[in-house]
Parts: sequence; structure tokens; C-alpha cells
Amino acid sequence: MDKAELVRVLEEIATYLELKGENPFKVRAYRNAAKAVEGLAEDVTKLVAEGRLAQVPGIGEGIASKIAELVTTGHLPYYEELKREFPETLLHILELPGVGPKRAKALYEQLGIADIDSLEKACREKRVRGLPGFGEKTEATILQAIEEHRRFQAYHRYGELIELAEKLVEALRSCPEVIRVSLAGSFRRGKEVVHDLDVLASSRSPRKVMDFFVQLPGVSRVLSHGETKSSVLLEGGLACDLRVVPDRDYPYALHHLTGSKEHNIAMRQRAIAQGKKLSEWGLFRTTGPALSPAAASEETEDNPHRPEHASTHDLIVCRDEADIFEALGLSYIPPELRENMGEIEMAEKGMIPKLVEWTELRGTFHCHTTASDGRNSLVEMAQAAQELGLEYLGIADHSKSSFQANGLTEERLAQQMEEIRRWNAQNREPYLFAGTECDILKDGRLDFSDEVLASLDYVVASIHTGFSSSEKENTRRLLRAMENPYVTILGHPTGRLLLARNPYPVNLEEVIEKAAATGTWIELNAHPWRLDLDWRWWRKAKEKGVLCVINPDAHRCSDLAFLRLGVKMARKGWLTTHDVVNTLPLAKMHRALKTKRLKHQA
DNA sequence: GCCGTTTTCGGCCCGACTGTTTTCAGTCG
Repeated sequence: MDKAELVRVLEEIATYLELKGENPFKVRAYRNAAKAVEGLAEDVTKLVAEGRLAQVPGIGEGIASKIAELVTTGHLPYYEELKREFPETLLHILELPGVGPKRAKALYEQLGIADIDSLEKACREKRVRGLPGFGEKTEATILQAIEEHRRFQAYHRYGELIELAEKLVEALRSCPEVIRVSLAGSFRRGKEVVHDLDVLASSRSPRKVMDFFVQLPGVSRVLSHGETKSSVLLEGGLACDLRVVPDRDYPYALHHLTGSKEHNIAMRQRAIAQGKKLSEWGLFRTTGPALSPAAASEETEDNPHRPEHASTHDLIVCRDEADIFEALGLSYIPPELRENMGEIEMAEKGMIPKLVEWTELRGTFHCHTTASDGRNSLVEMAQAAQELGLEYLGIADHSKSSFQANGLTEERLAQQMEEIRRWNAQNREPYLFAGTECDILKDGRLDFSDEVLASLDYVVASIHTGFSSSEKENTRRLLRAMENPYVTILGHPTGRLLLARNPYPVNLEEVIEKAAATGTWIELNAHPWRLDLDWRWWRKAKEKGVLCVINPDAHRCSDLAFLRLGVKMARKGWLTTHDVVNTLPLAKMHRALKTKRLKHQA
């Protein structure tokens, strides 16, 4: 029973109690306890053994004894009994936006609906609208939610796969028969959501590599098991394909499998125009003398799968992808840019920018603490930032209107600023900037007065409510917020949650124009669920001179690692060190934070 | 179920929005 499992059980208990219609404060007690466990720095088993669990804030005698039982015996009858009261599939229904515990309970008890499929059927048969509290509109909303749920399920968030994907590659690398191995496909390109994982390896004994692959831990089902290609289903439902090729074919196969399809088509057209031919099997000269029959047969020897036609031309030998680009008169194109969005034209002119690197970040600005809805204290967050090598860290807890997130009042904000000043006065590292994630209210005004905002080092302004407003209203709201001289950064500009909630409608052209005109930075929120502003908009923002700030939206120490993911998306958006403002060293950052305010005074 | 210098009971975070109602329940953030 590890910590994550324990957290899951506590949260599930809370959900079952909710379904039962238990006292909502009891439900919350279990949720709070789950949070408390999650934020523990010490080992739970140790706390149990020493009888100190009930001393942890949020865990009382009752829950402490349940956790102890679970940790020592591996069982919890209380939880098991709750599970027996409702079918497990009912929990899936609760994932649908618009369906909470009360509705799920009504659907289950009155219509016997226990899973998403039967709910869909009941909606189509117009049976749901008859329930008290439900109507035609609700029925339609549920149907739409089911449809989106299904569409989302076929995809996975990039940021949540990184660890798994890297482990998989490590495992394959440990196979003695593997020469080279790499992730490919949309994952390698850094698409924010991916359908499956594509992996490429080179080897002299492909069969042995395949056998090794299909029996790796974490493989739940083998979909196909061939000599050069196998597909498996990993635990968690993610599909993974492995291709194995002879080492000489590896660069061509890697380029081909990385894609995108559109990029590959454009590359092949370029090859044809130069009297060459590019495919997954190689880059060939199609004009001029063909290879001698002897050379041709020698070439096919090591790969019986290579099609006949591929061996009849001169192979242009490439040791890696860079050689392929060079052979086609192009500078190297990083995988993130291979979307056929102008990268080939730029590579031809040698104008592919030097993309920002994760090691170039010096600090960041959107971090929460236990003062609002974070799991770690200000000091803990600061220490974690130091371990990561950051020179500075901006603290931006929620503002008072975000009740659900325990937003700070003016008084509590002042206390936090005091704590930050004390930290800096001791010359501790990293340097802390005092900020806020200030709510943008319905009409575009901010949650704090200008006087309060002026007392802070910086302000992140974000929308957290009213997602159903029109594009016009949302846009006006954001524009007005950016006009405020104290708003340094526009936070997660579209509010999207990948595979869960669509962005609210907003005119991003106007938002970018306004950011440029007012000198407001736009956030690239690096939370794996957000990645907002989307990479597709950054080139436009950059053209207009808008600066990007990569923020983790961290709610616990470990979330600071999201920065790396943010950098991947910034790279995908063609951004360089100069475009990402938090690559500035501390001394320059002090000045940069004042630029917009000074401009306003002038 | 947790918490406590108002300490063993009685609070616990609040408001917007939606769709269902005819005065409010459910959901969400």
C-alpha cells in the first residue's frame, strides 16, 4: 500500500459517502485527509508505527485508525462495505461534467443505471427527463457530456505520459540486443495530447527485442507480436507500438515515424524536386546510374522486409536525422517543429531559431502555497525551487473571490508579503517575489484594489468563473484586465483543461494585440492539464512582441517539475530564450517586472 | 469526521450558474 494508493482509497471513500448522501462535512473530512496524506513529507508507515498520524493536521483519531488498519493489514472493512453498496462503474458516471453524486444516486436508484452505456441508452429513450429534478435540457447535456467523454478517452495528456514513456525507453535500452532506441510519433513532437506511443529501436536480432518488449512489466495485453512490429496495451489503457529496424535504416525510420504526416509529405516532395526519394527505408538518388546488381543485393541482405524498389536506387547514407536534413539542403529541424507550419522553408534559409532549453529557466511566477489551495508551505516551495536550481520564485496565491480555493483576503495577503520580506531579508535562496493570482471579475475589474496590487511585486490575472459567457464578453473581460497597469501576467488565457473542458470562447488575436500594446506578459501555464496559451498561438504572439512566461501553476513542491513540460510547449511554439522572460537572471528580472508600471506612469 | 485560549458542542467556505422549478436543488470552481 503506497501513498498514492492510500490517497485514492480515502478519496473513493469520500465519493461513496457522497453517493450515500452522508453529512457533507464528513465527506470533506475524508477529502482533506487524502490531501493531508498526499502532502506528507514523512513515510506514512513510519507515522503509523510511531502513532503520530493523528497529529497531522486534517487527520483525526477516526481516520488515523482507518489508515493504520489499511497500512498494516492491507484491508479496510469500512471501505469494502461501502464498495458493496454501489457498483464500481457508477463512479465513471460521476466523471461526466454536470453529473454529481445526487444525480448519480437518483439515476442508479430510480432507473437502475450503473454505467455510462446504460445512461446513454436511457437518455436516448428519453427516460431520464422523467426523473424529478431532471428535464429535457439535462438529458441533452448528459448526452453531450458522454460524447465528449468518449472522444477524450481515446487520448492521453502528454504531460502525464512523460515518466512512463521515459521508463519504457530505459527498459528497452537495457535489452542487450538493442543498438539505438527512441520515442517517435506525436509524443516526440510534443503534442499536448497523444493517441498512443510510438517507439523505434535498431537491432541485429529484432525477434529477441520483440520478445523482450511484449513481456515488459506494465504491459497488460499484447495486441500483435510480429518480427519487426509489435503493439501492446499498457496498464492504464495506453497503446504502444514498437518498430525494430536494422541500425543503418534507423535515422530514416525515426524521421518517418516521428512525422508529422504533413511534414513527411512536404519533405518527400522536396526530395522528389531534387531528384531524390525519401521514405521510411531511406533517402535515395533516383537520377543517375543505378547501383550495380551486386551492391543492390548486398544492401537488401540485412533487411528482408525492405521493399524491392527501395534497393534499386543509390542510398544516400545518413548516420542520423541531421544528415537527412543536410542531404536535402536543410538545417536540422527539431521534432517539436515538424508540423509543416513553415519549418521546411525556414530550414532552407538556415533560419530555424535556437529554441529555448529547459536549463535556461532562472525562475518562475505562478506558485501556490498552503495559504490558499497549495499542499506545501511557502518555505517548502522555496526550498524545492532551490533544489531545482531556480534563482527566484514568485508566490501567487488565489485572491479573495476564489472561495473554493481559500483565496487570500487583503489582510492575509499582507501577512504573506511580510513572510516573503523576512525570507529575502535573510538573503536566503531563491529570491522570492510577492505576487497574487488575482481573479478577473465578471466585468473585467480585478479582485483587489489598485492600491493593494501596487504593493506587490507582480500580478497574475486569471479568469476562474463564468465559463459560459460569450466570446465578446470574455474578450472584453481579459482586455480590461490587461489595461490595468499592475497586471504583469495574463494567467491561463483560455481556461482549457485538456481532455476535460474546452477553452472558453475568446478572441485571442485581440488578446495578443492588447498584451503587446500594454506590455503584459502572457503565461504559458505548464500544468499538464492546461498548457495554456496553446503552442499554436505563440508564433503570432512573438511576432507582435509579446513576452512569454512559463509558469508551473504549482500546488505542491513536485509540481515545479512542470516547468520542463512548459519548455517543451514553448519550443513547439518556436520560442527562444529571448521570447521567454523567465530566462532572465534575477537582477534583470527586478527591472523587467517594473517595465509596465513605469510605462504607465510616463 | 475534524477542530478548539469562546475547548467536548457546534461550526465547518461562498457564490454563480443552470435548469428546474414556482422558490430551489445540484453542480462547479
